[in-house]
Amino acid sequence: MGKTIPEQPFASRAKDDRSTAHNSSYNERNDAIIKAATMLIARDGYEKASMRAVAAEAGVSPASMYHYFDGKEAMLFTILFRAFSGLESNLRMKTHLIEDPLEQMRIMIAEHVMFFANDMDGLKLCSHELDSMRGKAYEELHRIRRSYYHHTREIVNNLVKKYNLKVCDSHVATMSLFSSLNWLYRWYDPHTSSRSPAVLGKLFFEQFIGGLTGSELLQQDNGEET
Amino acid sequence: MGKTIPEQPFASRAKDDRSTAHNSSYNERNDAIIKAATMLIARDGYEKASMRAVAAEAGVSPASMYHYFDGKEAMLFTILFRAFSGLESNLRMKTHLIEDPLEQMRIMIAEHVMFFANDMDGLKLCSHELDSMRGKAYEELHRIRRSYYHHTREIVNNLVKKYNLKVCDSHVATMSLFSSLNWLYRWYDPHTSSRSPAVLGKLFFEQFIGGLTGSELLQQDNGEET
DNA sequence: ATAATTGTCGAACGCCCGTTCGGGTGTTTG
DNA sequence: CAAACACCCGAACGGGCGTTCGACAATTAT
Repeated sequence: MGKTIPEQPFASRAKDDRSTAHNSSYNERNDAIIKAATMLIARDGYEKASMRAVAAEAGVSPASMYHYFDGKEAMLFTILFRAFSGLESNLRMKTHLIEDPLEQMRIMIAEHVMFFANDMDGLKLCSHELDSMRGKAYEELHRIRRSYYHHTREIVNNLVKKYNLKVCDSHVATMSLFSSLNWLYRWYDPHTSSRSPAVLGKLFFEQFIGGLTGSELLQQDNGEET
Repeated sequence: MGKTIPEQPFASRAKDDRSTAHNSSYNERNDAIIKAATMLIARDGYEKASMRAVAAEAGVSPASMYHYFDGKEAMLFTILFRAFSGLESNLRMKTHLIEDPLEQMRIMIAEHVMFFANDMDGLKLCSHELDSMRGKAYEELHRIRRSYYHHTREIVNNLVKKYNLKVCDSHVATMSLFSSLNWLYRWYDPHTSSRSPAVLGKLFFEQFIGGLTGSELLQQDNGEET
């Protein structure tokens, strides 16, 4: 009993960590289930996407699903964990050796957009279905998410410091940036749009930096209103 | 048969338009249901929020719900219709007599944030649950949403024209603005935050205008990269 | 007073859900 | 060769869902 929440430090594994075994058929099926679940949950939402539908899409029986995952929630956890930690570790890796915060910022935005373009459904779930998780699983995902936020926020702070920007509220600025990135799944499809992910990242970067540095259009009567 | 989708021009009414009648108890119950449904769907999501739970929250029996709404989807439609059309008509009203697009933009952002602060759950549903609608109901809501977008986009275009901004992509700029506004429900609570809606609107406005006009930080080597 | 309409609800219907059970296959291990 | 194990699934369980039905009160119209 108590199968739904694994015991100790929580990780991205499925039911057991068979990733070291030389059994390839297991991992193939596992990935097929993850892929089917990601697509269907992105399309229909977590509650509406049924285990039966995921099983049919993945080509297995509903009962076999429980060979690979403890349950529906554990399945969603695996999807979100992979996406969130991939995003976070990629950011850490790509900005590690860069010193200029402006360049770090450019990389962060470009990498996030690229990451989205490569896994639209996965990142949609990160934005849309995180609240479907409860308890320790939610906390673990939220921890990674917060780490990603802190990393970005630190870049913003260094940016403000280095270039002496008179930014009023770096929290709001950072949240606005995340808004643009997380809202992508609502309107942007790299396979359809005329804008490439690289171009879009550049636009976001310029907008964000412009938003941080302010505009001369607003210099006229700053300070009061009737 | 065919009760779920009303026949002709679709409107924000419940089952019948009893708003002209002098029966106050009917409208009170109706509003109580809408209020309960908005809260519960915002908290649990459309699929997870059950008619039984909404009925209990509103203080009626599950069966009585169907005196006021044709079904669950019609109930959500009413909520979304009120929020969307309120947002849209308010924008039209407030910018109608203003000529300067800069001032129009300031008003649009400030009004949207105010609107959110006054109906957080409603606007959360607009962002989160629109996809739960199907068919004609979805199309009607989408039409209002698009009208709101077009109105805003027009302001942006006039802004660019009047002040000779060299903005690269006004669609991306407008979507970024909507991102910031629609993402509010994820992190901002006017009752808890130290920032008032007015302050937040001002910050958004400044960021957006700064993002449109660009930054001198980026002037160095624009045009190529290795 | 009587008929018609409106509002209310307990009970139930039929459906789909996540999940489990028990028993099948193969395949590896001693 | 037999035991152990990984894998797979048809069938079922218990429960919650949206919705409907039919009867009963309350109000309004005639």
